[in-house]
Amino acid sequence: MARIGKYQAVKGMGDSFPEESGRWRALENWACSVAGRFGYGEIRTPLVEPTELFVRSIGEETDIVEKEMFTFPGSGNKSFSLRPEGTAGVVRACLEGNVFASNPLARYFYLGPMFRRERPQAGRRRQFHQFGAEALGSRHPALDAELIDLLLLFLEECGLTGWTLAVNSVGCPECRPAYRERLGRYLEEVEEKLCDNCRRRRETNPLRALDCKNPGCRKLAAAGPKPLDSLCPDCSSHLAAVRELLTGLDLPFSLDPLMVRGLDYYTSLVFEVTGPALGAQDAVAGGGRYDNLVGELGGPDLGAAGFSVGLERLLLGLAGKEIPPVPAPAGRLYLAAVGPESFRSQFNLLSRLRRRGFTALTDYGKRSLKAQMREANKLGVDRVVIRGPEELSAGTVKIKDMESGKETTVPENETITSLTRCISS
RNA sequence: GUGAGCGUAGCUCAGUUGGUUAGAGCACCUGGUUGUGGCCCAGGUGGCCGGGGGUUCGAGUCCCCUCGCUCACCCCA
Repeated sequence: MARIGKYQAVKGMGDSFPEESGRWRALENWACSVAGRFGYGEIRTPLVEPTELFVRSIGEETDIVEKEMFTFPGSGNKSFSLRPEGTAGVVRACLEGNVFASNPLARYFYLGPMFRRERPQAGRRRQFHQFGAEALGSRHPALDAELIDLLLLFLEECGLTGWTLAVNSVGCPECRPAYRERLGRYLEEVEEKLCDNCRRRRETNPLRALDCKNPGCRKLAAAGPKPLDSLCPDCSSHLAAVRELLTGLDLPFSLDPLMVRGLDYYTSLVFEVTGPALGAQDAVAGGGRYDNLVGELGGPDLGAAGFSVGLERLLLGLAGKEIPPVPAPAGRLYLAAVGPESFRSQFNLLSRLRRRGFTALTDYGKRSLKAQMREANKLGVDRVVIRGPEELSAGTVKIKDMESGKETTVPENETITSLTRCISS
């Protein structure tokens, strides 16, 4: 093509004109809508952070940090980098803003450009865009399930079909060292068959071998020890609990013992969504727990998890299909539960309500009904759906109108229609 | 780049001529009610007083340096 001007965009970074930017806006609208229904508010963090932040969080021996960051000197001997991913900045912001002081469970989503110096190809650019969600402050397995639910609902509502969800556990500081050693011994045995990179990292970061794209290494990894076989009781029961919750939500998934993430901060549960798009770049979204990252970066010891979606890849997966418009928001609800059995029912209802356009929130601690009502009030919801052992055995739920204070009891299977009716009237 | 002002709890701020263990309101958590919000009551978590150095028996308080924020100037539009 003839170049009219003198300059062209930097490699791997392009422009969007209205025909295309409209589709971007549509994705962004869906992201805001879905995240909002789950109680996630938008966070905006800088595109530039101290290089050290990424080195510490993503890991020194990762592809991203080793060779893909856009790094440049700042004043003094400072080093800055364009963000290659979103989580580190969000955690940094949460600590700097001390959000945990006034919000024990912080939930945020972000949208924006990320930067990695890779060879561009279909679904991979140097400036690419992500929608991500992070929840910090709980180790409850429902948080993992909630994030996956959010992610899948977003993908579905944008119109993506044919995706698959894989989950796995990569262990924690309790069980990973032992596994690392096992894997290290195995890799030593098969050393001469490994690619150069894996051979070099065999001692510094052996888990990277599981993630290697080299076909030879993949085969070796498949034959070797898996993180799954070395999980501690906590990681193991966490994985089981998340699997159970996903099943309870009717979300289809498979366990993939070889799936790991390319970032070192992940612990315990990890997940990945692959799309129908194209060969090697088929990962549309990925995420998992990072229970140690907050502490690692100098914050309190608290559980956290998140995911991010590659929007370029999502658009590829949508293959030019029209993106549906975002519906008007339905009402705001809070689901209160008493006891673990009713929580499971409420968690399922929560997901169904969000799929019907409701903003639906709940508490993942084992807090008293009083505390839950107090939170519901603080959140300013229209109605609270209460379900405890009493309702559970009667097959009903209680719906409380927070303005009038009136409570009505309705049969379980009429909950959604009843809520739809009373909110719209 | 120059100058001024301000840095005390998550937030807004007290803190005496330098004097024991640094306070209040709001926010957050728990309880008062073995299952019910706002109001109220009781209790609780939370501070390297921005950081470093100095003066002093003793520094949140005085001095110096440094970092950060705000404003003005300069510059740019």
